[in-house]
Amino acid sequence: MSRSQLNRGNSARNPQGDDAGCNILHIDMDAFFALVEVRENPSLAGKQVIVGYDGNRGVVLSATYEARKLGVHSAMPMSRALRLAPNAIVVEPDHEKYSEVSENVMAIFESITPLVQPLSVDEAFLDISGAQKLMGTPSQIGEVIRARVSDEQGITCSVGVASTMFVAKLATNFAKPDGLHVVPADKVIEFLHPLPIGALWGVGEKTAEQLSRLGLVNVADIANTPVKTLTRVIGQAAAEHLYELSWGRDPRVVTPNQAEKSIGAERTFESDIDDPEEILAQILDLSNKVAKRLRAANYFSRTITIKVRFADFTSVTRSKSLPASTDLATDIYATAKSLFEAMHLQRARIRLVGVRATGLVPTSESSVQLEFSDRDSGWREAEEAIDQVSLKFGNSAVKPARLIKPES
DNA sequence: CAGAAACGGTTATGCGAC
DNA sequence: TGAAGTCGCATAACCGTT
Repeated sequence: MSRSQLNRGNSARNPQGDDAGCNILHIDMDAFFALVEVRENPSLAGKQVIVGYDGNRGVVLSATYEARKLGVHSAMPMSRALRLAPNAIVVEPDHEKYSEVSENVMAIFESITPLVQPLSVDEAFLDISGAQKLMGTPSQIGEVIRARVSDEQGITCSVGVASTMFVAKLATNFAKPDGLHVVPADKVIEFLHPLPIGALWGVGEKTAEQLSRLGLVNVADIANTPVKTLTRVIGQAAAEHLYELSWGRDPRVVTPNQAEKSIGAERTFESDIDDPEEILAQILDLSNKVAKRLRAANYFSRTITIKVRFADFTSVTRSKSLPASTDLATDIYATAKSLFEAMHLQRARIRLVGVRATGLVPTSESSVQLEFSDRDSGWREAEEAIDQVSLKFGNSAVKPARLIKPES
């Protein structure tokens, strides 16, 4: 299908074809997880496919357009999705596979320009200011990328073309699925102003509710409201930010190589747990996961945060900064355990726990490494050995004794 | 010299995005 | 009407220092 697209896009969805000065591309995979699964198993093509965690507490991670037609969308509880689409085929997610496809797609982008800023596994901004002499107009470059992703990776994507990151991202919504949409530089305001306020980056359910109480419905309403008035309901930072966006002004530039700020892991149980020993076993497992990822990414962490979500869906966090940064599960678990115990819960019913490491310092920049060799007394060697075994035999080969269920 | 005020770090919460 | 898992950012309160 991709060949015919080369002739489409710009002409079909942007009759003006005026993409001068539109140096930013926003590229978003269509129904990413679901279409990767369709690619892996072509018998799913054209069917209602839902990717999501099985079990009673899962949500939809991705769904094909056939399923979306019935009202299914991501983050929807699986139970509801299956009522809407009782005949849908549910596929368990395979995140490793998606990461792999993601890397391949990002590599295509980077063959166009080094100015690639991934937003998530399935999304990226490109600044193509420097690529146009060689490769053509923004729309042409967009269509080349779409064709290559389709030919080489067997999935489709959509492209938004504009002069700012923010507008390019909104343009992508108009391109979906499997298309390209240009917002010419001199048409930004007329594109933006009719949109609902929820279209603005950072305006979710709560903020939209606040703003609509002021009678603000469209982006134009924001644009015509004094910043002072906006500040009263959403605070100064957000007010100034939104006002600027409403006039199409976005100071951000495409920034590759964004360093991670935190690494964490959390788990929702199949049913609520009130046994502290079981919770601690889970926290230990999560601590191991986080430590492993810290070491793989060459980071130390200075602050550990735990999160507990109760049966009624309220949640709390507790955090503690360490005297010295670490990438060892022993340290992370000891900290997480003390945080949990300090909550003094009386057999509360818990549905989720999480462990997160923040205050990340690249290993190479850490000045405290020498102190560690005195202190960590063999734990480092032990945990690095576990990393090696996991590499060879897979992550499930090594796990804490308390998580191994007795056979029989 | 005592006390304010500014400041930076820490802790906790909430919102939003994909 | 049942709600995952991973992240970033803003805000606010508090605390110890200067």
